Amino acid sequence: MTLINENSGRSDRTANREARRRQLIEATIASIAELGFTDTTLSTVTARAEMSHGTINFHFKSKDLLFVETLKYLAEEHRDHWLAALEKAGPRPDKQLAAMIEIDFDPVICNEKRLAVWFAFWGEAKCRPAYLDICGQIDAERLKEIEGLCRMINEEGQYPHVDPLLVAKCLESLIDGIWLNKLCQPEVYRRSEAIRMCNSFLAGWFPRHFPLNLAPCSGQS
Amino acid sequence: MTLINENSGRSDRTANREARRRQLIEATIASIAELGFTDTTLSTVTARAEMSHGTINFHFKSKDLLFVETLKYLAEEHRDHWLAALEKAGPRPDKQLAAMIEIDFDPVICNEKRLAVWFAFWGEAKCRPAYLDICGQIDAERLKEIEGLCRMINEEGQYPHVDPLLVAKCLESLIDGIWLNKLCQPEVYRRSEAIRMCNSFLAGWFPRHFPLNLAPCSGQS
Amino acid sequence: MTLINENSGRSDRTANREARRRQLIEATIASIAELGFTDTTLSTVTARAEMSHGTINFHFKSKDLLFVETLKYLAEEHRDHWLAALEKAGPRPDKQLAAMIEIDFDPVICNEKRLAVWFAFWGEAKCRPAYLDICGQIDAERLKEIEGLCRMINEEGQYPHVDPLLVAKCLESLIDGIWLNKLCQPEVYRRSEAIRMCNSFLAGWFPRHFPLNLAPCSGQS
Amino acid sequence: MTLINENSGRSDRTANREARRRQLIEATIASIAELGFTDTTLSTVTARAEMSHGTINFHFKSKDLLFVETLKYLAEEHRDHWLAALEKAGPRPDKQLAAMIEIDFDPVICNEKRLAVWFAFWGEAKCRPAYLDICGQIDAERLKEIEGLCRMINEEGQYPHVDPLLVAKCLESLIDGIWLNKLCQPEVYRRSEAIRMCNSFLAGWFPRHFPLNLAPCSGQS
DNA sequence: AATGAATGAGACTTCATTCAT
DNA sequence: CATGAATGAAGTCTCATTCAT
Repeated sequence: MTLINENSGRSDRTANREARRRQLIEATIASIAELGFTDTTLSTVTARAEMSHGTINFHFKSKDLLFVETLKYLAEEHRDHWLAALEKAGPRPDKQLAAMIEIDFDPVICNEKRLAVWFAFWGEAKCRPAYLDICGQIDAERLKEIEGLCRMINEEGQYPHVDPLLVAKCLESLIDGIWLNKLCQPEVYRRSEAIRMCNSFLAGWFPRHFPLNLAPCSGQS
Repeated sequence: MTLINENSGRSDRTANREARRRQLIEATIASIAELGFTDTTLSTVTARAEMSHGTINFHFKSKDLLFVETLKYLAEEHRDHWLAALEKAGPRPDKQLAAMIEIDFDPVICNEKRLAVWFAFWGEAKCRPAYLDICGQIDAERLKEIEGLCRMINEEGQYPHVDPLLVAKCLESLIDGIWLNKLCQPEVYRRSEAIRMCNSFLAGWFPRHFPLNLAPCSGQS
Repeated sequence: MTLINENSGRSDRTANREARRRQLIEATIASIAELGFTDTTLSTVTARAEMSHGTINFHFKSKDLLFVETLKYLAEEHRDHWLAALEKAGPRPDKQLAAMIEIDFDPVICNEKRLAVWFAFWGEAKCRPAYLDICGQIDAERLKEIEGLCRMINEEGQYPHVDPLLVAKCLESLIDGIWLNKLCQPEVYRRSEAIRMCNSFLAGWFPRHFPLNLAPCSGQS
Repeated sequence: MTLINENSGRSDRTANREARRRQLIEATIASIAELGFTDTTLSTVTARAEMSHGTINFHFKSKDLLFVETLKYLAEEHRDHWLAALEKAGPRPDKQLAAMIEIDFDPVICNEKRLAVWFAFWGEAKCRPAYLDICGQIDAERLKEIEGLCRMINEEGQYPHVDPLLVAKCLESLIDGIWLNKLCQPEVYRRSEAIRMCNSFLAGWFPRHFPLNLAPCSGQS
């Protein structure tokens, strides 16, 4: 499981340490996805990581900190992906926006496991300032990015009456809402359908950049 | 301790019993909103209901059932409100749709307490079939209603290229997403702003029924 | 075990509650005496009280509080006894002082179990302000009482060069020291020997009130 | 990390080893004094010794043995000091006795740290035969020495009715008791006061060798 | 119907000890 | 010799549930 550089001295241990932490975080995600926040205990986590009981308190100071680190891990994972997607999308803002949307429904980010865990954290966020902070930061950064893209598309297309910030907020909310519905009914809100929803929404604002897909719904999965 | 009308008949008792249950459910909502799902115990509930420790297992068979009943209570409360709003809105479908949106951001339904509890339940829903069922039923009913309204508006306005089901799903998702953002940043996603977001979204599809609000943002809070 | 007034309503429960607390405190004393502070756990206590595991956290909020209550119990027990002894000793100060000394080596107060527990607490006192407070209060009260008695004896006997406070401090220290030696070598520092030590000490200061016991040591146990 | 003289022979290693043990023992004393027996862990010890976690099980076979060695260290330290004091005091028994008392309140032996640790051990002694043994041996040796001195003083002064063993036991107990009171109220039982207490006690038995100090208490701290 | 004492399973955490490096 | 990651037993405490009153 753990890939350790065999011929290294000190970095060996450090690498091992990081690997352990990752292992535990992934096990935490698996446990929350499977059992929910309430029924996730240190035992359910260590069992999935195939590690001993006390290890968690060794690598993370407490259960709370493990959860905070897990949320950070999720948030960074998401951020890394959309930053990479932006870079890969080329210079045009509409392509970049489309890329961000695609990433948000990419199975790497938006699978049943990840969704369950995201909502588990949101469900606890209201009374956990630490969670709220992490979510707030990541959200603000993303919103700013989307708003910037909308502004550029708007200027390019000379669309009248468009408030880029409003569009950005709507788009983010729409995506979040689709995530929620996908959480509860994954077979209805599939990837292609979700992307079609976002595109048809953008078509209302930026019709020349995001033309309506008139094709029938078949083959949308 | 409890003052009960001694010469009461059976209906009184039943009424009393119902009142107790409501009291406990409201206390559950208060506790979840304040402490989150994880830290809500039967004690935090009974303390808020100003009742004794053991009472809860008398009125509800178990903690799990109390939670299920609480979710049902929330769901019915929501349903009752939008049904009433529909009735009050008169016959025109666009007015009815607007009324449903308004209700979704009405402080009675969409306040910090309620939101926190809704997301707490959603956070646990993935691994609790009972929760998923309740949410699924209510969602389906609502989606069908909205889809019907969209269909009528669509026919009335003879809008081309509009898929009523798609619009309905987008609208629901948008509302859910705004709820989530409101949960985390209540001061940014205020009532008027939320409604403006929904209206500007509908304006993209049904421009003659939902004209764009071009007024500046002042006084929208 | 528990004596409950059968024909009482509320006082029944209260009495029961108090009885349980006492039971647990006595079990704590027994456990500390037998196993020491370090090896006394909530389990060793509840086992001796023949009660269930969680009871302690019900009657006492925590292990720390149980220990504090135990120390208070010991301190009050001691205080009650010497107060009673004073009353019983009559009006003469020398008789009262003798009575206090006797009580300090009475098997009810000064048995192997009690001694072990007293020193267990003293051993932890330095870094537990709560323990230090309790010990400090009880000590101050006792020292004041002894000093008063010494002062009266001194005036009565017109002894020259006697500082009542110094004598009181010496006497208390002597008693404490005998306790410590009795802890480690109970068969050497028996009751009669301990009292003889105190008396011979007082004989140095108040020879006419406390005449030297010239009898041989035989039969001192 | 540790700078060791590379080209050292065997004796150096042994010395180093001994130094490590001492370091750990002193750290143990520091930890017990600061945190008490209960809260002293191998980690609190190694932290104070600025050594790594696992080292302790290398130099001492177990935690229990570390504690035993610590107690031995304390006991030998005490013994070494009073033996040295005796030698330094010259031939006269009263001077020797006075020297032993002085040493018992010398800051090297009788400081807050040492006292706390002594009583921590006594607090556990009752149920640790190993502790009891060590204390017993050292006490017996000391008591015999003091008894011998008292006997000599007695013969020298031709005091009537004095039982040297009784006086020795009283003196030891008095000193122990003052230690206990000093532990709890160090500012009240200062060095000079403690010595005055012992002297005034001896004055009752050996008035010509230990004349009463009639000077006022000022400047005694 | 209501109370609250009691239970005991199980959660989190600590920590002495082991052992590969 | 020394390090520190890993283990797992055991400790404290919480809490849903039961039940006598």
